[in-house]
Amino acid sequence: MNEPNYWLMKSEPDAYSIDNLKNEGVTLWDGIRNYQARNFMRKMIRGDKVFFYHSNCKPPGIVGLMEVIDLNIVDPTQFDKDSKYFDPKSKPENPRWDCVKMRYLYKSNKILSLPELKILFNEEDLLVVKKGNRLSIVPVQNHVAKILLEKI
DNA sequence: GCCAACGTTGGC
DNA sequence: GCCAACGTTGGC
Repeated sequence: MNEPNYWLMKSEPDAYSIDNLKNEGVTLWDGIRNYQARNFMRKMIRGDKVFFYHSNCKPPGIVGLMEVIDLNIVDPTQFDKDSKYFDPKSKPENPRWDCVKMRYLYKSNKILSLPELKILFNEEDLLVVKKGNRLSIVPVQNHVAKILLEKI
């Protein structure tokens, strides 16, 4: 049995929050339109643990934990003309974007805010503390994950 | 609202 | 392939 990998995924709570996930239990993490973020998703395996990060809110920070339960799903929003994630360059015979399915695990009682994260970690340890970091999905090193799990 | 840090696009 | 212009993210 392999140890799980750890990741961090951002979402604006106005668009999709930890409470939405808690209510639904399971969600498709679609709408990713950044190649680097997509490629990280492709490296995920079932059982990987993911820290849920609320971005563009006050305060930004880690609010809970979820788990990867399904992989390599073609992102349906790329073919949906009514979706803000519609991609006219993506063809059904050769889809450009895919996504993973997530399951709710845990919501923290208290947000682990970005200022707190900046005190705990440097940029190499946790990419999300890097100034101007725009990646919506980043890997989390094991020793970092261990500390985060104690804090949330 | 400002701006830093990128990613993307398109002319050449 | 270079690079300037433009767009987006997201903290502050």
